[in-house]
Order: sequence, then C-alpha cells, then structure tokens
Amino acid sequence: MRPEDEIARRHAQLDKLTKLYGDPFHITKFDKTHSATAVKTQFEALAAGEKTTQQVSVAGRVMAIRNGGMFIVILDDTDRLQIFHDIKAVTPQQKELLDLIDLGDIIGVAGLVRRTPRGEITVDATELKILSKALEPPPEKFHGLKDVEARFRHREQDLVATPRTRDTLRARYRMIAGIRQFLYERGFLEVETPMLHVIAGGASAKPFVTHHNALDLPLYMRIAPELHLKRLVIGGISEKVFEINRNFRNEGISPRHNPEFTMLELYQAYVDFTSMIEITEAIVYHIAVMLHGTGKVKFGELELDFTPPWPRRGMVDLIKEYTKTNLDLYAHPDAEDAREQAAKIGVKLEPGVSWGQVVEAVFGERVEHKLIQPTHVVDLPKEISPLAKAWPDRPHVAQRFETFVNGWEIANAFSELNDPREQRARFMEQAEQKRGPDDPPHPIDDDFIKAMAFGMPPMGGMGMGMDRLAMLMTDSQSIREVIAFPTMRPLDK
RNA sequence: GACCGCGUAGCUCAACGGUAGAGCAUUUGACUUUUAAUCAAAGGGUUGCGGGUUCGAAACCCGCCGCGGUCACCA
Repeated sequence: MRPEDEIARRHAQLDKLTKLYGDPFHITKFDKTHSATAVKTQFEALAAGEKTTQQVSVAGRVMAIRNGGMFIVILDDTDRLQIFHDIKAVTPQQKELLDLIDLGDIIGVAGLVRRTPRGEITVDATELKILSKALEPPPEKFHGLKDVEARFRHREQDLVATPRTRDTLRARYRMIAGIRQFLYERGFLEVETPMLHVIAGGASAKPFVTHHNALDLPLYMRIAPELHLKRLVIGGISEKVFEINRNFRNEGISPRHNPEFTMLELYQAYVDFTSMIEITEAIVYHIAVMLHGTGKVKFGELELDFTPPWPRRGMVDLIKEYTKTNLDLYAHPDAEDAREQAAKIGVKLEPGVSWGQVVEAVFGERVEHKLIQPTHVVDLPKEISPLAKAWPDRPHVAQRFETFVNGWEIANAFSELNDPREQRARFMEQAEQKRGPDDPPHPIDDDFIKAMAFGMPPMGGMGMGMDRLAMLMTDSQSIREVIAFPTMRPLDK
C-alpha cells in the first residue's frame, strides 16, 4: 500500500465512523476518572489473574493493537495502559467499532480493572469511544522517530514516540517552575519587561530587527532584559525582582546556541555579587535535588557535583594555571604589552584591543572549556564588564563572576554599577571598542542612564541561561533537545 | 560563514558500479490472554533536487536543498 493509500484508508475509516457513530470531531469532552498511572497505582495490590468490579474511565492515544483488537495499548500524559476486549464475546457492533480504531487514534474507555495472568494491569472495556481520528500514521512503534531532523520538525510525533523527549522537556519545564517557586519563596517579585526594544542593550550581541508599522519605527528583539529590570528596582517596585523569559540573539546556531533562548535574570538591592554567588549555587543545587534527589548529576561520562559551595577562582590566576606559562596578565596592564604576551602563547588578537579583551580571549581559548565542575570565575576585567562596579582599590577588575560548568558559561553576575557618570563613560568606551567588521557600534541608552541618575540603590544582579542549565540537568548534549521547537530552516513547500 | 559527514518505502534500516530489499506499519487470511503478539500471503520506491561520467549510477563527479558534527561568531 502506498503512503497516500494509507492516508486515504484512514479517511475512509473516518467516513465510516462518522456514518455509524457521528463525527468524532464533534466530540467536545470525555469524562475521564483515572490517568494510566492512577489506575496502576490504585490497583497495584491486585494479584496476577485477579479481577475487580471497579469501574474506571480512561483515555489516551492508541499505541498498539494486538490480537485483532483484543488488546489495545493507550498512552496518556502519565503512562501506557492496556485495554482488553474479549474478542469471542463482543457483539458484531462492538467488533465493527474495534475495526475502526487505527494506531494513533485517541480513544476513551470505560471498564473494569483487573490484572492479567501475565501481570499487566488492564481495563476490561465495557464502553469504547473513538474520540479523535489520526489521519496520518504514527512513527514506527518500536524504534520510534530516530531522525533528528524529523524529531525537531515534528515534536508532537517525537513526544509520542520517544519517552526520553517527554522526560527531557518535562524536566525543563519543571525546572523553570521550580526556580520560580524558589524565588517567590525568597520574596522576589516576578516582573515582565519589553521584548521589543528601541535600543537593544544590556549585552553585546547582534539583535533581530523588526518594524512597527503604525509608529513607522525600527524595533529590536531584546538581547537582554537587564536595563529595564534595573529601572524597575530603581523605581522601587520591589527590592528583589526577577524575570524568566526569552532573549533573542542573531548569532550562529550551535549545539549550545539557539537564536531564542530563555534567561533568568534577577536583581536584589543592597547586596553585592557575593550574594549572587550564594543564590546561584542555591538555585542550581535546589534544582538538582528536585530533579535527581541529589546535588550529583550524571552528564555524559561526567558526574557534576552541584553541592555548594563551588570554588571561586580569579580569571587571571586561572589563565596562569591552565596555560602553564606563568603568564600573569596583571603584570602586563598595558593593552599592547598584554597582547604581545598572549601572542607568545599562541592567542592572536587584532591590534587595538583592550587589556580586558586580551584577558577574556586567552581565558576563552585556554581555560573556559576545561572548567568542568561548577566554578565561579571572579575578578573579570572591568573593560569587558561595562555594567559592573570595579573594585575601588583594583580599578581594572570588576566585582563580577561568571559560573562555568562543563566548559559552558551558565551564569554571569556582578555588583551593579550605579554611578550614572561612570556608566555613561563605560558606554562611550564600549561604543568605541573594537568589534567585528560588520558590527554596528553599541548605541547608548540615555533613558537607562537617566534612570540611574534618578538614584539607583547598590544591588547585585545575576543572569542564568535556562537552556544550558536544562541541558546539564537532563544529560542533553544539544540545546535543541531541551527546546520544544528549536529554530529550523523551513523546507520548501 | 568554512570544513567534514549524512539524506533509500509512512517509520527503523540493508544493498561490490550490474534486476532497489528486510522489519514495523497497511491490506487479506489464520490464530486468539497478548504485551516489539505469532503464522501465511499481498501491495507499497522520482534512492533529497538538478546535471554529468558510464553499456549500466542509490553508489563515482559537479551544483543546489535540508540536517548533524567541528570550527568561526557569540562580553
């Protein structure tokens, strides 16, 4: 049978079903008393072969039909469940209805619970209703959907066919809900800030550009919520705010980058970055325990231990340690000198980069990917931290940390700069800094500086990538596994 | 963006340059307490798309499309 014949056959099945029992797509509800798991849990004590007179009503997708409809396996959002019809006792009408069921259909069943002699909790159907027809066939029942492209393009099929996908995405959403709950309990107010920005600030990344017709105005999808969140704290809406939502960056796609990704950003007045270290550790540890019952999480061949506290290491010190060259970039505060030192160990940089950019580049090339267990990298250069306070006694160094796990940056936090004069100077500096050849200069957000001039309390702020954290928590090697609908290039037609 | 790899039936996968196959699914029949049900049979293909080499291309070459990986990019 050709594939289009299979679809035609299913349409014919639907027509026949409609003629005999009415259009299934007119059905609006089904009175479901038990989930698959609820049935299995409630009747766990039944012995093999034992029957009950307990009536339950269940519903789900048809995953398997065996022995000509004698055994039907359905899947709901909790588990699989077996449905039984005594094929020798069914009426011709019942047999006709059974023959109208195809793999993938949604059915509702009322019946009596028993445990089969082989040990399977089963519902002996007394009533059966086809609640919805699948006009396209499901993926192969045993091997499922393997083709990664098909899995991401048709996530609904992947969810039905691949238990791992259900587990991974559910864990991701539980994780995000868990973080929200954690922050609510600590007095944080969840807020919302604009996705459409006139100036895409708060980070350095290429934004997506869009256009507002009525205002005839170019708008940018936000690359970070940072500046607006600070303005809310400045306004005193709460001394503790957070937002968990999407950022959009018009950069390359990789196993660790999706054009839209979910960030947690939180800000707390009257604390510094060390409090951000504590809350970062607390959040991640809390999630590890919530999902795995322990701070130790398996990731590929690794076991990541999120039990606090995590080591805090200076960025320049780590460079010294990992390059094994005794290169102390603090001893080379001149940018050109530092650049030459970096070149000596094989890190080539364009002339004109700042000292901080040298440190960052060497770190990125020689250290970052080696930080496997959770590590806070502290003492980042001020020059690459335009929104962070520097240490008064160490003007090159920001009161900032980035947390690395498995070589990935998962968090970034600092004591937030609150001097509007300094902030303007930093932005000016940033605007002049050497960037990529095609990159537009950083625009300066005057509204933000004006807000800061209105009086901003000292505060700590932290950002954490939810997608990468979800990857770590679900042993996923690609960011696309933890995003329900990752960005895909469309197929023609 | 560069390089490497992959693309065969609805799904999972085979096929030395020599007639494109199997399992699942589908159809028909048998069986009927199965659980990847089983048994027998049948139908199902623009081998991603377009060109080329060749007596002959799923395979070799070129271009394109899509996906994956690595790198680049990404404070």
